[in-house]
Amino acid sequence: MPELPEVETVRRSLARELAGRRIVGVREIGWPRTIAAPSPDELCLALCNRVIEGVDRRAKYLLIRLDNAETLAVHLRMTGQMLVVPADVPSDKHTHVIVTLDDGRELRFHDTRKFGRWWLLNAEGLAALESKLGHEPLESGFTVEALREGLRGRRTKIKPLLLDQSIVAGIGNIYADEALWLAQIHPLRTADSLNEAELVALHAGIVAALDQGVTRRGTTLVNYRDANGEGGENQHFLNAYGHTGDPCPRCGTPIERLIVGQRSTHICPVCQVF
DNA sequence: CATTACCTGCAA
DNA sequence: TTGCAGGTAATG
Repeated sequence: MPELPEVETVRRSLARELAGRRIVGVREIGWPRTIAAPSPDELCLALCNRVIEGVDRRAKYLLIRLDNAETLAVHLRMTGQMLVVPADVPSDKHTHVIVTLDDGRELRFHDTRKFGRWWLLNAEGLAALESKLGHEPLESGFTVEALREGLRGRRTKIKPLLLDQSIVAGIGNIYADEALWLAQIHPLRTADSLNEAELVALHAGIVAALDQGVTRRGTTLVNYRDANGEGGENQHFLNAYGHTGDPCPRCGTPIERLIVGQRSTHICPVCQVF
């Protein structure tokens, strides 16, 4: 579910609610596999009485900074939600971790499909995570040159490469389709077949698609919510993703759906010629 | 490369 | 009942 714009929206809302809060304890871990490392017991001990200094994001990871130089890294995967609610709000069977805060509220991890994961990382663990991730596409280091370098020598299809987090970090299935539609590039084109103008257009398409997603506070198709339970609005502004059969907003040709790299993919067959 | 696994819910 | 879903890791 959540890609960069959704995770960034969660980050902003979480930061507002959590910055400066002290963790009283971990009240419940209903699905222990959520805690990837260390063990659930160790996590409870480590979080108790820690103060949350801030919430950052890297790629699709939320990074909750603690006052002992450790970081709670959270990946929402498909259906994860990080919700901050008063302790008396009832929780349902999909709430898998409950952290109690010093203001009478709780941080709750809600995750229908149970794919989301938490890791408690020290500086070394964070460095290991960082080493696997490519450019942050909304930061100044993500230039056309950086994209060209990331794709250099790759003879595989461009769409799976956009989903490869070690090249550009944070793009998922929705924004990959949107970026390619904006750039008017067919998802089956190989990276090494793109000319300079197409690379420039792809770079601009990635930035524009993600930037619009952040501005609209994310795309809520089904599950995505921010820390306050609010959905986003970007679902009303998608051009290609999920629009099979609808007219292309640019040329009117019906949007087509195909499978690329085992992922559902949406294109305008006229604007995005192979 | 592709396939399978991890999970649940929902629509066809 | 089957297939599909915004993600990723592991395995042929």
